[in-house]
Amino acid sequence: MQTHKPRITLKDIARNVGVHSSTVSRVLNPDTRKMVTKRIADRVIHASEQLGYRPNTFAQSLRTNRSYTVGVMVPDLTNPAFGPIIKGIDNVLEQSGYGVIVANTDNVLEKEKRSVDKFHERQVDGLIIATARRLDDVVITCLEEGTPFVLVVRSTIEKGVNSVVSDEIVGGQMIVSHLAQLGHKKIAYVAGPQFLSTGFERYQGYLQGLKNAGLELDEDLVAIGDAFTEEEGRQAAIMINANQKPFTAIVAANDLMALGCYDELITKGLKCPDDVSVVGYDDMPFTRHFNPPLTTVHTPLLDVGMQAARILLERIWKPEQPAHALKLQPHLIVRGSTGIPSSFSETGTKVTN
Amino acid sequence: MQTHKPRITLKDIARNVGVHSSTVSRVLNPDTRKMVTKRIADRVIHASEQLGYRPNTFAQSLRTNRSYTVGVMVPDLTNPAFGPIIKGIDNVLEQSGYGVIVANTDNVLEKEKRSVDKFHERQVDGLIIATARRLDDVVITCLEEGTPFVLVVRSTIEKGVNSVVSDEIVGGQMIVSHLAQLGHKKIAYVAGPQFLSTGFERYQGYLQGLKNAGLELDEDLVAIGDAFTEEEGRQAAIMINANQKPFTAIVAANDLMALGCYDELITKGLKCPDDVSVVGYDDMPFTRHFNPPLTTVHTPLLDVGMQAARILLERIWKPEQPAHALKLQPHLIVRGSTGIPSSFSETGTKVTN
DNA sequence: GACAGTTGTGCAAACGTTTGCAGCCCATTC
DNA sequence: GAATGGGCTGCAAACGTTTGCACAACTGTC
Repeated sequence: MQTHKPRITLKDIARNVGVHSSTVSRVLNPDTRKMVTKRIADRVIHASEQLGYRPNTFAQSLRTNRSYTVGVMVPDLTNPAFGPIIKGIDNVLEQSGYGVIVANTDNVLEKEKRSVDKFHERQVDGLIIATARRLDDVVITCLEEGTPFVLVVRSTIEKGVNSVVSDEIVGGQMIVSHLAQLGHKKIAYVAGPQFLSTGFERYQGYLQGLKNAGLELDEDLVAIGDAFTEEEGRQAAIMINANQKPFTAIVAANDLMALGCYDELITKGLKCPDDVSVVGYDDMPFTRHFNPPLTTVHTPLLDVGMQAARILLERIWKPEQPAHALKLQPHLIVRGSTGIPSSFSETGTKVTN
Repeated sequence: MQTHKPRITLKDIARNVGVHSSTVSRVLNPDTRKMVTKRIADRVIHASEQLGYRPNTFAQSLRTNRSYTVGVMVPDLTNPAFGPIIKGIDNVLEQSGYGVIVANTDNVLEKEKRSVDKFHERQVDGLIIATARRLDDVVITCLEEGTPFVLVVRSTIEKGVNSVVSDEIVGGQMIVSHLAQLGHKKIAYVAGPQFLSTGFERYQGYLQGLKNAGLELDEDLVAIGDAFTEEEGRQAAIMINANQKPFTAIVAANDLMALGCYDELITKGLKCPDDVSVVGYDDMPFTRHFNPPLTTVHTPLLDVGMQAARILLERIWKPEQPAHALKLQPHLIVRGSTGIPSSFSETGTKVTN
């Protein structure tokens, strides 16, 4: 029962066929198979299947210094946005025989360091990092050590780093443009952490969008959250409300924060979109089922994961190549949370195209 | 630049301190540290930190046959229910120095087999399986081979298997009881796949719940979906509608299928909960934000993951122990999608407690 | 038929640990 | 002071691969 069938090794096959284990190794390794006679190769393959041979990956890795494993660091597995990304990564990596080992860092720096250490110990062949801050020690370390890695979703200020992100600035602009077209003039902003590229660049996009639309920034209509969470979104919305300045729309730095805004609007007795429009960012799963369905910017999360994995494989195979910074085009999805501003119907102002 | 700092080994430390590498090994290994003099141990530790020693896990694993890695198989990473589970798993495993490698199987049998093969090749110390069918070859194989593993969320008909699941039958009963108390008599059921324990047992719970409430089963009000997806939920709802039998509530086998029901109700012009109540199962993230907020059964997903990880560790450490089948108590969460049945207000029938 | 070249196979070292065994030294005991 | 014993440390084998090198057996050429 507890007899864990004895592991069978190259030597076992060799003995069985009557050749040396190195020959068996060459047969079983695609790159070297051509070195050995077809007749012998066939017998080796037959025997290996017969005996149910499974290579010992530790021995392989010990010898070759390659683990066929990559590490993936995400800030929060509870956030539904990361599921699709990991799925995309797994999809392409497993096809190339790589394994994916994940680590959840809860956005805490210390855990990030520990994780990356753990990854190094396990000799991962590469890293996919979704936790990067705009300036990030971990990233710098990886850069120095020459570890192949690619950033997803969040980028850093460093140049020459592999990354797959959405064009956040354009996305931010699209949102404001959409609202301006509807006639909104007082547009509040619930920002994400400014030490994250997503938080920072989306805000920049908002600012640029205001400028494009000929609107002026009112700092009383901006609040910055400490994290991309529902609760922080709610707090930020509360702060903006506290400033007592009128506004007809509120754009949040991501979908979760937008949900927090929903909550605050409800407690203030305001209807969305009738009283104030809300828009999010990410188009995470099920946003269309929210109440009201959330207008947001879509990022193809599955693609992000797949592309990142592809780039990483390239870098693992030929490390000398220049970095590949991929910027995916975002895409505005208009749903029920945005509409004509309430002030519009009151004042009768024409929508200025 | 490309000079990947040379790996430093036990021998390097040994040379540096002036002892043998085996001594260094003993110092660095908590179990054997007490074998060596404190004086030497201190010097070894100092040197090891000084030089920045990192053990080579391959060599370790090769020697000890333990990988300090566990495999996690999930059916669909896009389903937000699995994020929290994996997070829970990672939380407890990483504290014990284990790594988590995940595989997404998309509910296809062939991928499951491939994944479990891959895990075996990588010599994982144990498996956490969220993909089990009620009778499942993969599980049987693991059982035979003596691989430590624990099922989560889904169980099999085999006995003596480690598992952490919610008590689906009780959950199903709670739902019907809730609806019956509100006065519902015609309660439709959108079932999940019956070859999955979740699909099967929740349906059994529904049947039992009807019996408890003194209601009769109407097979025209039951449809079975082929997968736990929004789309399958919608299709099932369509089929039930097609039967032209009146009903005032519809319970879905999980939250995703409930969302599909929402869609079908909308296209039929029915309001929830005014015309028909809907209830889901799982309480996945954000169900409270749906339109209307979904009444559902809560399963503590994070806990499921953590408990599963703990049980797995136990089994890895002492494999002889009897299996541990943990059944977590579900918990009904009443939100806006359930209410007094429309027929009630029409007919004026008293709610039969 | 000798020689160079090609092709296929075996040999053995190496990757970095862990661990049973042997042996040393020192303290304790009679 | 010799014998016993226990506490530390070194030695070397082993884990299962991969791979540079040597070598044997052919093939073809002059």
